[in-house]
Amino acid sequence: MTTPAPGLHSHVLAALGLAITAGEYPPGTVLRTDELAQRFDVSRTVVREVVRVLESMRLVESRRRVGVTVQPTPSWNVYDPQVIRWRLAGADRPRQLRSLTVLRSAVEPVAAGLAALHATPEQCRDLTERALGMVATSRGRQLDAYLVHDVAFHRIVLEASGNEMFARLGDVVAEVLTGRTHHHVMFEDPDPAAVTLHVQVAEAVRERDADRAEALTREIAVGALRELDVLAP
Amino acid sequence: MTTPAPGLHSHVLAALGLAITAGEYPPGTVLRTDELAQRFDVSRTVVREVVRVLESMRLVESRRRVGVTVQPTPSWNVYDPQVIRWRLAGADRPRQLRSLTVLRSAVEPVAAGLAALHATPEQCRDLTERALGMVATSRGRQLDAYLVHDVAFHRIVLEASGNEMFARLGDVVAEVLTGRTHHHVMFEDPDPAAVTLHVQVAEAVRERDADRAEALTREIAVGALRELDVLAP
DNA sequence: TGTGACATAAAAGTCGTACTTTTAATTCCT
DNA sequence: AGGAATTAAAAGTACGACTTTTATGTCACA
Repeated sequence: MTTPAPGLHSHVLAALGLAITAGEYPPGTVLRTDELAQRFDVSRTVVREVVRVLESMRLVESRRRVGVTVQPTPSWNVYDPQVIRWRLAGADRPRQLRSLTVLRSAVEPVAAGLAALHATPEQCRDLTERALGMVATSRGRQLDAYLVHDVAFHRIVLEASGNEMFARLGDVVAEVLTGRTHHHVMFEDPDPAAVTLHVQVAEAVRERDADRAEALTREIAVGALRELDVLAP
Repeated sequence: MTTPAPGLHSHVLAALGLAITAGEYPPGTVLRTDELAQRFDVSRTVVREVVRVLESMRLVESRRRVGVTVQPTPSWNVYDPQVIRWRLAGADRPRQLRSLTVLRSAVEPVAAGLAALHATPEQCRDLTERALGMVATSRGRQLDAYLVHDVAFHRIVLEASGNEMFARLGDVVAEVLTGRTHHHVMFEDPDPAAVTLHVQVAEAVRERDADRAEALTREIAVGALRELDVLAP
């Protein structure tokens, strides 16, 4: 779940990134590198490297004679997978989950439509396989096994779309699905209707029916949003 | 356009980032920090900080006893505004422009639908104003003035959607619009149909007609894609 | 001849310190 | 009171020493 990644750098980065995204340091707070070095018991070198990374994520801004200033949320690089993970781990997971799900609802239908046009035979096969896997694990509290198939399914669709930007949302979708499963923003067993829809999407892609693939995926998205409304109002 | 940002760090970062995204160092290439320090005539400290940032963008990976390895394109953080800018400045601008436009075509219609539900009176006003601005500058080689209104228009829609992820795509859209204008992936004067559609979107948002706003924006997107097909095949 | 333990060295990682540069804030002069 | 000169705080940069990891080459043994 959490990136293990050894090394002092990663440790401090994770600690600071998490703290900032969690709102522990409100925007405008200034941190001084020396102070941070002391706090984490590392050299200033390490802190500086961390700050530079945080700066590239626009979580902070470093200015001479002032220090490292925490930036307001609107300037954060919210598409950075690292930032997404930190935020999902923190206090505003609900809001985060919602805005990411809305993003999915916009992107995935279009991606599915393109996938119907571009998917390779192998991708079609994998997709069907995953859909069947979802069916097989959709009953009897097998949420974890189900999740694996679900994530794989959506990854394949995004990948098969042939669009680089869509493909790179695979990780984001994985985070969302994992997050909502592990935090019970989901029914005990997956919605049977959703499972069926996945099977049908695989079918539509196999049959190169772009419009149907798009429409069906849109239904999945609508369902996910509704579920979110019910369980995390 | 290009971030000036003084300092040795920014300079080296821009140089390396640009070179890597331009494919000057093919994936698998290993760079050694000492060598880079020499090449750019800066201290290892600076190079290390740059490498750390590049690593957070997943353009490179640094491993002990090996060096700094350039990563394959699929692992890059292609949503990082910095990376987007570098790539748009480089050789594969066409491909880049296309995949970003497809992304827009997925996101903006949904954003417009939401904007119709959530836009403040002020945003409605600004939107209308921008649409009228587009009309006013749509004839007689005023592409630059037109661009300003166009960018502002789309920014407002994304912002007004109330969704953070959408809002943060404002910069990306700005880059795309600017890019295609400045590189003549566009007709000499804007497509009159597109201009009209913008006016109608503003109207739909003002009247809280989500479905219409979405449909109209989808038409704009389709138009943009078609234009791209014609001018950059 | 192959295989596994061992030694070697190359490169990144870390640290501490000294120095430079920018710039917010204070002081001081008119 | 206002503006110019001074000060000092913090980041930026550089350098050198040392540590740690680890790919690779070596050698002994089966």
